[in-house]
Amino acid sequence: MNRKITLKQIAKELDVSISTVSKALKDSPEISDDTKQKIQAFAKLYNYKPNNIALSLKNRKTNTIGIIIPEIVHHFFSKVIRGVELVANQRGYNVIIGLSNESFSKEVINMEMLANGSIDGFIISIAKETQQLQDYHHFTATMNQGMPIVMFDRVVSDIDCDKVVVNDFNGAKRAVEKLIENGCKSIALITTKDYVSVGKLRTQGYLEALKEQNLTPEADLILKMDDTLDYEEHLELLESEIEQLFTSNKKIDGVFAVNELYALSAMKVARKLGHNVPNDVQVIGFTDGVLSKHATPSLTTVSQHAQQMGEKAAHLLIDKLESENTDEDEQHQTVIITTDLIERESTK
Amino acid sequence: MNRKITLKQIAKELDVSISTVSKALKDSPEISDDTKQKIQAFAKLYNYKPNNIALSLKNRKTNTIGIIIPEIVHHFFSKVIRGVELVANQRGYNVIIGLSNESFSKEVINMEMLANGSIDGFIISIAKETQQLQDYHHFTATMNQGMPIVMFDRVVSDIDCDKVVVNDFNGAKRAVEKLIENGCKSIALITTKDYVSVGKLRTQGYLEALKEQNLTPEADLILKMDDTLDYEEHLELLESEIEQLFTSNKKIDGVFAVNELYALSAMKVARKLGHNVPNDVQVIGFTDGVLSKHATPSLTTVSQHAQQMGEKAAHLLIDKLESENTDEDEQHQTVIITTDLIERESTK
DNA sequence: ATAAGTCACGAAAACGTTTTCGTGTTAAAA
DNA sequence: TTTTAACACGAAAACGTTTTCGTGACTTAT
Repeated sequence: MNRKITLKQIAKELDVSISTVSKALKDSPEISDDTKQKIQAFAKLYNYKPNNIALSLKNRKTNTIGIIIPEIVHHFFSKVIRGVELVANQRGYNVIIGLSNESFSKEVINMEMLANGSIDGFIISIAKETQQLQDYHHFTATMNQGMPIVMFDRVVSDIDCDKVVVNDFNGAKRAVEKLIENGCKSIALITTKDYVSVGKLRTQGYLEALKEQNLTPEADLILKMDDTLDYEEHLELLESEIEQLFTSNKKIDGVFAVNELYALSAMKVARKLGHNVPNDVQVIGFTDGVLSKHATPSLTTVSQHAQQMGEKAAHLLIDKLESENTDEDEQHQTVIITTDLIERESTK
Repeated sequence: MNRKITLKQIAKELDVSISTVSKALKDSPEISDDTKQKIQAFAKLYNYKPNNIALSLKNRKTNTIGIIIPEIVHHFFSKVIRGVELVANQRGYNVIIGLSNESFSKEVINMEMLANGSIDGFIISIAKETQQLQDYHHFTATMNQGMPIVMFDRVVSDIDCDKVVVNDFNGAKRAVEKLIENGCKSIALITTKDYVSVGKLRTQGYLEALKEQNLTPEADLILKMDDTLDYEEHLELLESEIEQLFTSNKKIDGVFAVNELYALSAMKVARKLGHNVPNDVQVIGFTDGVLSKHATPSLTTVSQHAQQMGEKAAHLLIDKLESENTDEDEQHQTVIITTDLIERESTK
C-alpha cells in the first residue's frame, strides 16, 4: 500500500526544498533544467498528483459545484444532472449531489453542509415543501456569503439569482392549442395545486389557450391533484380521481396533463371506460420522460429539454464563478429554454 | 456580502488566541466558563461553521464518497444513487458523482480526478467498454493507494474488493421457471453479448432453468443484441431484430428479456404480429424500471432492489472507512441482494 | 513561606499546496 | 579588480483547522 506521494516527500528524497519541487513541476524558469528533469522524472515515476484538498484550501476554490434537487429517481432531474455533469467536467469541475426529497429541512441541511467550503456554488430546484412554506432564508444566507446560486425549473421569483426555466406557460398553451386544432371541444386539465410554480404556470397556459380560442373554461374540467401524495405508490387514488373526472364529464375529448404520470393515467382510465385514444380522446402530457415514448399509444408531450437546462445552468454558474467581477450589483439573468411539442400517437 | 467568518477573525475580535476559540467552541474544560460563553455567543451571532476543506486537510478525511456509474438517466442507477445518498447522509457523508458514459477513458479520468484527495472511497459500476477491454489498472492503482472501492451490479471478479450484486443467475432462472410453470413450451431469450457480466449470468440462468426442466435450448431462440448501440435512440433496429426472431420461430410462447427495454419491445412486436400478451405470448423482463410498471399490459419483472443495493454499498464502504483496521490482509465480502419476481399482467 | 498543583490560556506544528521574497554563488560588465 | 546582474534555489507565509505542549498566575498543602 503506497499512499499518495507529496511534495514534501519528493523534496526529502531528492534533497531539495519543497518550493523547488513545486516550481520544477510547474516548469518554472527559476529552476535549472537539470533539477527540473530530475524532479519531473521522479514525480512521474511515483505518479505524483497534487492534492485537491490542499489546493482548495490554498485557492479558496474547490472547483466543485453542488446540485440540490428534490428527487433523483426521476427522468427529468437525472437528465438535468447529466447536463450539469457534462459541462462541469468539460470545464474542470466536479459535481456533488444533495437530495432534498421534497423536504424543506433536508434542503436546508444539505445546503448548509455543502456551503461550508465544500463547493463554490449551487444549482438548485427547490422542494415542494419549500415552495409551500415560502421560507427562503437559506438561499439569501448562502448568497450573502458570496456563494452564487442558479435555480432551475422550480424557481422562486423573490430571489434575485440566475435562473433557467422552461416556458411552462407557452408550452402548455401550445399543447392546448394543438388539441383545439385537432378538433377537441371539451378539454380537461389535470394539474397540481397552485403552490407548485410550474403547475400554476401550465394551468395559466391552458386557460390562456382556451381564452384565445373563445372557449370558456369550465371548473368541472379542471382536476387539481394534491401532489404531496406520492402517486407512484398510490396509482389507484390518482386513477379513481381521473375516472370521476371522466364519468362526470362525458363529453371530454381532450386532456392536457401537467406531467407524464397524470397523462398516462388519463389514457389508462380512458381506455378502461371504453374510449379510444386518440380517436375519442386525445391526450398531451408535459415532460421529457421515458414513459411517454414507450407507452401504448405513445404519448404526445411537451418536451422540456432537461439536459439542455442542466448544461445551461452549469454554464451560468461557472461563468459567474470565473468572472472576476465581484461587484455587489451584478446583473442576474433568467434563461428561458423553449419547449417543443413532440407529437406521437396520443393525438391525431 | 459577509464572507464566512473564521476562527482567526473571531480570535482577533475577542482578543484571544485561535486555540482558545477553537477549544471554547468545542466546550473544552480547559477554557473558563466566562470566556466560553463570550466566544460561543459571538460565534453563534456570526453563524460560525468550521470550514470543511480545512478539516479535510487536517484530518486527511473528506467525508465524501465518490460514485462512478456508466449513466445517470437510468432508473436502476438513479435508484442506486438514492440509496447511496440516503445512508451517506445519515452517516455524515457527501456524495460526489462521476459519469463514465460507458467509456473506459472517462471512467479512468473521473477516478483519477477524484482520487487526488477529493474523496475517501469509491462506489463503482463499471463501464461496458471497461468490461470489454478488461483493463482494470485504475482500480488496482486506486486500491493500492489505500482508497477502498465497492463495486456493484457490474463487478469484475479479478479485483478483490467489496461487492454488491444481484443474483442474476437465480433471478433469471426463477423467471424462466415461472414461464415454464405457466405452460410455455418455447421460450425465447433476448440478451446481450457475453462480455456484459450481468447479461452473461442471466443467460446462464435461462439455460439452467431449461436444463432442469429437461427442455433443450435452441440457438434459434436466443437473440444476442449488440448493446454498444443505444437502442433508446434506435428503437426500430431493436424491434426489427425481435420481429425476425418471432417470424422465424412461430411457436414462441414465452420471452425472457434481460432488461426492460428488450422486454417492452418484445411485447410491442408480439402485439404487432397479432399475438396477445399474455395469452399467446408471456413476457418477463429484468430490472426495477418504471416502464414495466406503467406499460400496457404491465410487465412481469425480476426486481433488483436497486435502492437496497445502493444502501448496502454505502454501508460497506463507510464501514471500511471507519474501521481502524488498516491491515493489508483484510477480508472483502460480496453481498448478494436477492431478486424478487414481481408478477404483473404480462404473464398468466 | 515554599513546594506543588491547578487553572486558563497561548505558541506552534501539522495537513499539502503556491508564491513572494530573500540570498548566496557565479558570470558579466565597468 | 570591483560592481552589477543573472541564476538557482530556499525560507516562510498563507489558506483554516485541531491538538500537543508549554507557561505564567493563582491556589492549596506542607
